[in-house]
Amino acid sequence: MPVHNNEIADIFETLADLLEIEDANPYRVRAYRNAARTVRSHTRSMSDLVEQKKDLSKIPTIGKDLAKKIKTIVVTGKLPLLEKVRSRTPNILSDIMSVKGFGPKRVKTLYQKLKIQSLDDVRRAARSGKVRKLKGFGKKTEKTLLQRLEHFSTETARTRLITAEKIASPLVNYLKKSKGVKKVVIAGSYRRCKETVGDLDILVTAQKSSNVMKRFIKYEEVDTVISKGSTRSTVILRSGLSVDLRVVPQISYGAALVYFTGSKAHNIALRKIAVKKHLKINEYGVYKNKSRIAGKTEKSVYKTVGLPFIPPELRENHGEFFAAHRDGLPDLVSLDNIRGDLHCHSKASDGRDTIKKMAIAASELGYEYLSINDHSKRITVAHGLNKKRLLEQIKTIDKINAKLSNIVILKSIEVDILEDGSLDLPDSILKELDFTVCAVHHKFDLSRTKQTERILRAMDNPYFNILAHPTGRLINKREPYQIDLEKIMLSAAEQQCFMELNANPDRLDLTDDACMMAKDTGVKVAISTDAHSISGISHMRFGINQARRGWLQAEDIINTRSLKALKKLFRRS
DNA sequence: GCCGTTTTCGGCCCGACTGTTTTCAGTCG
Repeated sequence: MPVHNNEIADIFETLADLLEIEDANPYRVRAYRNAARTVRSHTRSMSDLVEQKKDLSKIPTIGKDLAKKIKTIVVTGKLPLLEKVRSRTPNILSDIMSVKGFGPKRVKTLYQKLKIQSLDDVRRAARSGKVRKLKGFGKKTEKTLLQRLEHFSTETARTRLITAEKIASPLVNYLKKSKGVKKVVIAGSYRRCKETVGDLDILVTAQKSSNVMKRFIKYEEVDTVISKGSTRSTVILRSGLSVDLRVVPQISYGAALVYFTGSKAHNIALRKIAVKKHLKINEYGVYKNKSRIAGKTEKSVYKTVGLPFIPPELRENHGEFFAAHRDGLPDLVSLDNIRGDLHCHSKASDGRDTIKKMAIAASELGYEYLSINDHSKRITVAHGLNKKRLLEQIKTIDKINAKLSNIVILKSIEVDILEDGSLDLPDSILKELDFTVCAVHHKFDLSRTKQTERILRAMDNPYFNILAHPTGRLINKREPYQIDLEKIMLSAAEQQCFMELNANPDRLDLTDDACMMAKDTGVKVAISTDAHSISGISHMRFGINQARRGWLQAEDIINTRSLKALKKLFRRS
């Protein structure tokens, strides 16, 4: 099995932790962390790039040395340097560093003075009062350490955007009622519309910060107050989600919003550009020498460094600065561009609502079309349709369509891709449909080669149109199955097939990076909700978020097209 | 360890809060 980008990133991150504990050059440490971030979020698999003999040092933050190290990891699965560092500084120290509040210096002291080798050792030392006696530590630090170790796990699941919305919305309303508050906005990865968020970053503008700070920590959902200052406070809510609140004066709103929206990598890059122009950017504004020259709006901040406004979804330092410089930022797709939904279920299989109810709900959203794609017969638990039942459904839809005036129901199916790459229903019935959505629902554990071949073979069927949820992943629940997505996309582009971006907040499959890959490979995307009830149809916005993060424009999305244009796209020649 | 319209050396984003010290190091975002 090829080495995954995440594994390479983990190696670099562990190495960075251990080197930091060893007091290595901080910029060298940073270089490993930057590389870890780059590799983790890179569209392409390093293994593939190595196999294709691509020059990895062309990738930003990856130089000659790191390119060589990536190659070593891909080929051998290991990095000799890490093995060497581990022999003098045990791996466990990297784990302790992921306890909040404990960085390289404290971990180093714990290791050197108390000879700790495991998390249990740390617990024992803290319980017996040995920690508080160390220089730089104290009673309070010891207590905090024990508390944090109690709830500690190295795998901290991130919160899905839809859950974060539900938690954030009442808190925002609560803060808006504080005296003297002008604006309350959620920044951070939430504003960048990442599929999951690690915490909530809320920015408030107010004349006096103390009122809103007081009110914030009194919020009934607050479980623990981590820190409380005059301009910044951090709490953990009972839901487990941590919230940072930052209060700035109105005049700093734009600069603070840029700062608090991130990403960190974007901010660093932006500030570097500013430094070159002899400017300084912080959360209060843009400064030339000592005088403040911008910062009230985000636009003004970008303008001082000669850039147009960059949409939050693009702020990942993934080429947005390069594009902005050349006036090449994409005109991102928006919800308004969507004319219909191409993947929905009805009561006939595992949906909860009737076809007619689904159609009416869609027309209320202003859609021109909605397709019904129930499961095919192999999915017995979902009461999947066989040929006979599908024929009946086609007739039913014809009847409903005859009565509906402002929306057209498209006849379709979510047909299973069987293990050998054949489809679960015969061509004789598939050809009666407007189009098909094809999906893998079983045998997730095939090898990468076999899984890829399975899908490629399915695509050879002339009635194959859209590959549904292409990797099968469920956020925080199920890893994607192993496939060569690029190969599949290249083939889809050539064969006039399409990739689904499943907008279900549990799936969001394609990922943002995969959307970029779709654009690069030239395959068009269908953003579909996979709604199993009328309420699911409103999840389209999550798909739009993801597509925007993937730099997609309306022209890259097939369900921004008119029905006539769409039907033409589905006729493979 | 990376990087370059100050290019092969000498820089590397910037500020807030906490706890332990007594002026600041460590950590975080």
